[in-house]
Amino acid sequence: MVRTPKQQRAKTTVDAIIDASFICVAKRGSSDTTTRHIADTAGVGVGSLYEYFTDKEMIFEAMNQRFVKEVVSMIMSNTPILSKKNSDEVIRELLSKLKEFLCKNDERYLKIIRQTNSFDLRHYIEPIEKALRELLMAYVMNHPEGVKVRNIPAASYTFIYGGIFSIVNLLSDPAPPITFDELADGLANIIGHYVSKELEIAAQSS
Amino acid sequence: MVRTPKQQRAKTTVDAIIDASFICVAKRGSSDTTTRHIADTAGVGVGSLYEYFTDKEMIFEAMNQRFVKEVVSMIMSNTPILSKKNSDEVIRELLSKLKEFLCKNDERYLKIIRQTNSFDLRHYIEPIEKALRELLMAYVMNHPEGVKVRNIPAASYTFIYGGIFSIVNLLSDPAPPITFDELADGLANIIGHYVSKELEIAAQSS
Amino acid sequence: MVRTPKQQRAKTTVDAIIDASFICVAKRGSSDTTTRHIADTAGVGVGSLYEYFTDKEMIFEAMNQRFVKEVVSMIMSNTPILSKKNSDEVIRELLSKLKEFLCKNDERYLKIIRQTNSFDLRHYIEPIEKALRELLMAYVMNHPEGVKVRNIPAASYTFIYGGIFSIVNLLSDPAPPITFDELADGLANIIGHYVSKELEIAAQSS
Amino acid sequence: MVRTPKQQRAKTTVDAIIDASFICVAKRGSSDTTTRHIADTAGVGVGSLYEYFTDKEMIFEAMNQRFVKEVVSMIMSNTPILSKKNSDEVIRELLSKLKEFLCKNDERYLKIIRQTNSFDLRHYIEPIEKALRELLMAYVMNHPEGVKVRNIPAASYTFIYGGIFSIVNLLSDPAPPITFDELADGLANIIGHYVSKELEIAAQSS
DNA sequence: TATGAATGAGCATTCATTCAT
DNA sequence: CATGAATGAATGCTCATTCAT
Repeated sequence: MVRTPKQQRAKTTVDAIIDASFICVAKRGSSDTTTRHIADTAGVGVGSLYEYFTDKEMIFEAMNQRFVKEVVSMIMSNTPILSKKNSDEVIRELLSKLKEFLCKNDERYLKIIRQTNSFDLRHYIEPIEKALRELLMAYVMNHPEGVKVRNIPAASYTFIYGGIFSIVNLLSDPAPPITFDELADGLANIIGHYVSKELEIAAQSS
Repeated sequence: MVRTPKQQRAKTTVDAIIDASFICVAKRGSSDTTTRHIADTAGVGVGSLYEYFTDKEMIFEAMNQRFVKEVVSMIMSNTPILSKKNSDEVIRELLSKLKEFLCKNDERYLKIIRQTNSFDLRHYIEPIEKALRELLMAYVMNHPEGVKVRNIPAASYTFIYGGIFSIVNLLSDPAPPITFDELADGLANIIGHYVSKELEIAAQSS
Repeated sequence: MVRTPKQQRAKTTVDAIIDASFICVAKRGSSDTTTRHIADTAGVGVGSLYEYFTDKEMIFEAMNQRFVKEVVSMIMSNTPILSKKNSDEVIRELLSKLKEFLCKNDERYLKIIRQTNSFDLRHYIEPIEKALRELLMAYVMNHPEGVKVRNIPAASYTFIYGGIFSIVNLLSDPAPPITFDELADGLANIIGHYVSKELEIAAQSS
Repeated sequence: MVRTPKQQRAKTTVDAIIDASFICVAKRGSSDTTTRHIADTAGVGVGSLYEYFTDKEMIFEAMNQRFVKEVVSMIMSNTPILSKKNSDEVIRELLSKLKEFLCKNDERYLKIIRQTNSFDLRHYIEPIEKALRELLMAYVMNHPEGVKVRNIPAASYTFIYGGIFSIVNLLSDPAPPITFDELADGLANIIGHYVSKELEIAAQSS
């Protein structure tokens, strides 16, 4: 029987279960995480899992949703400040915040991403993309010349997905060929060069 | 007991098993693929799986290795021609070949990538990266001015991983926000701008 | 997950499993007894076996331990009375008790011994040997002249192991060459003669 | 297809299979010995096993029969000499021969006995018992007074089975409480005392 | 509400046996 | 005759889910 948690106690239990799910998936991956693992980690009986979730899949769904919610809120809370910086700094600071976010709690979120396949991830990634687009929007508001960049959708798509994956991949690599800062500088450069070249082209054609 | 296939019959069986593995993993993902699925798809008895592979994991390993081998051979066979084109065309043609490769056999390889998590993928991706670096090297041989680009490792890391993931992600999206060609153009532009801007900088500082 | 049975229900289940194990091993021998046989006989699901035992081997272990515990308790409960009788009667009554014990429950224990190889048996036989030695000790306390028998360890070793095996063998024989009582008399005679001859020798040498 | 080996080559193969069976069972016990183990050890293909034996059980049967045959022939070849010695020496020398037999070939036969359960053993033990009875008979021919011993069947049953099991058990014990020689002396004493006491009784009653 | 004992469908793996070569 | 690739029934064990308490 799935219940909507109304009382405070129930709310706490639901949170404990989702937390436990994060911990277990980070440790073992989702397909090696059993309901018993989650229940034990949450400190509740297996039966209680089914009081609040229809099945194991729904626990992972809730976990992924909370993960996305936290990424989005991290981006949005930084948007006002970041959007006022120049493009180089935006990238570098955003990446630095992202790294910090992924690595907190003993790299819990990074481990989650590593264990998750891209197919699953895509179901949840849209709100993150939206938050990044809003950051981009806010940036353009503060840097009006940016509006002259052509083809923003395709470019931002590449930067966003490519950027996310490059970072996750680098942070996951036990012997990375380049440092995190080199990657951050590289990405900042790529985007910076792209924008400035586009602006040049816009200037020439006017 | 694991045997090295000596007879032709045995070789055929091994190939059938790996093929079946591709088909099943593409359809259901590896953790939902059972040995029975593979055996049925391959048209052999379950026991035969264990004549040539120690366990299920080893079948997936063989599958992944063949996958990587084919990607690498696709890249390498195109390297001589691609490396002589200019950068825009290189990117667009490489991406076009990649798309074609991923989508053949009813998108078999694309499906495989979607079902594979990045953690597993990283074990196998190194030879692909190497093939792409060799393409880059060959390109630079034919376009000597390219050598003036700073920080090639960080930039190529981003282009390679970011590019791969952007494409996989786009091809996997049932309602993609941009077309494949837009993405290809976008990527070509990004790289083109990056290179030309770097060359400008190199020219100014000399 | 192995649990220590706390609730009464759980205790009942554990006992049912061990009982079922006795029945199945008596019927088919341990290597032909499957977990499904045990579960069906116990009237529980296969999964329940693994709630209380790590694996099949542990069920057999528990069974053997209970078997030994019962033999030992049978011997010990008879020790006070037996040790006061004279040697002839001790043997005959002990063997009679043993026969009764082995044959109860449709010869369950006898069948178990028949199906068990000596290698396995040896792991569990030590407590039985100890109980028999204690009976011997108690006997000597009541018959102080017995202390003059030389080489008690070697003799008792032979009597104990030889006696056990002779009886098991005889009871297992569908067409035994001698009767149980003849064997019991024979053993009593052998031991009696041995003791009396040893006492004679002791008397002469003093 | 089961063939009766007529040619010399076939005879050799059959022997190799039985030898392999001894080696494998000694190493792993019969229930952990697979047909592949036997075939590999014998240096033949699995298929060849089924040229000469209907199934795995028949290989073990042949092995047990050869085992028994060798024990019997060992006893019979020693009967003429042993039967002329006095009772003490008969026992000690017989046990010594038995030990030597069981321990040769890296304790192969001893290991076989350890791995075999008494139920299986009983099927094959009868010829051994017979050989021992014949030794007893020969002994009595040379020591006519022995005929006065009462109840020879029961006594010899106990001595034979009890003796065999005591020895096997002792040789199998990694930390035996008594030495082999102590056991041999003990057995010799027990039998010696039994016989002499019986003769005394016979003398008195005449 | 919360629990955890019980369940049994489902899985990976083994191995005696067969039969085409 | 000899081989060994192929088979698939059978096994030990797992784990998501249920339900009596």
